[in-house]
Amino acid sequence: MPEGHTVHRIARLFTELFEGYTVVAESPQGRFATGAKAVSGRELVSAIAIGKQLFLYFDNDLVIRVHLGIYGAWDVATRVVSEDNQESGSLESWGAPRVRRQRLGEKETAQSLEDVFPPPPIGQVRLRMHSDFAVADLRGPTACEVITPHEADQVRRRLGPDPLVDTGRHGEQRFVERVSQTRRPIGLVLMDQSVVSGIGNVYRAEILFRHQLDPYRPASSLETELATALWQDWRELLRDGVKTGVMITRADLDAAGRKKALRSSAHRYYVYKRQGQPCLVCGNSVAMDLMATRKLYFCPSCQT
DNA sequence: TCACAATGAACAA
DNA sequence: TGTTCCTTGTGAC
Repeated sequence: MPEGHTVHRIARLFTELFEGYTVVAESPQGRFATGAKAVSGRELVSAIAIGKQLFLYFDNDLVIRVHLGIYGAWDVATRVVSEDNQESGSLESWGAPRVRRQRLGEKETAQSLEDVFPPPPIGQVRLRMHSDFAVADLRGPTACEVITPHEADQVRRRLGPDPLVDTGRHGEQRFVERVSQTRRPIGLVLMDQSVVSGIGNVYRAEILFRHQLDPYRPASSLETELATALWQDWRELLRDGVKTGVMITRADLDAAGRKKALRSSAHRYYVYKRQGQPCLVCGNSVAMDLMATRKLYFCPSCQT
């Protein structure tokens, strides 16, 4: 759900569905009526994800910035016309956990699909974007605003490197340098979006475990090699998360285990939400602390 | 029907 | 460090 991998997938989906097309924007809920109107009828030029932020660039020099926060989500419905003129569609949620996942009009004729596309907005839809064959409904975002490209640049400058955006050595160097400059606990620093983009509570706990790293250790005490390894590990996890759509952080899974993990969150993590259960490596009890109001899961025996 | 949690972050003090 | 905002789903009652 909404850690960096989700937002990258959303940006890819938007690129595929809307880039180069004129889109209609509206705010069924009403709270974003003015903003939606500002871009409605314009062409989407590009959709870019940086960490947990999504930037939608339009051809009238305006940008919509979206941050899903802890429970924002996009519901995306598509309508596909095949060569034999059969229509089908799908409806999926991207973001916070949602159960709303179904097939629309499979094997239906065009006539009957008209009845289900576009589907009516469900719940508090802040922003609906649609073309002739795709609809995206945004619910519950922490941020949704229209800004100028210049303002978007300012936001982007505040953000730490994202391994899928800052792909060269420079991103890695920026991360390693920032880590070396603060004595704050590494468990806090990994969550700081101005240090590194896209890591949330799940990836934070799991990356720390994968490096047997004490969450309370001052960031500046990490060897350069270790900080570099954290960055590279985050890059690999993010790539995998974008590919599968799921955060699977256990390195000990075989093919069958990964398959299981794809289906059920119960098998995906070393420590996340496993407090009180035996550590998968040492067997001692997984712990849970509050760190700056967020739940921090770790194995006190392995992570020292 | 209600309390509560949830993969986030801005802001006040 | 604590409070507030955004919305939905679940589980206890």
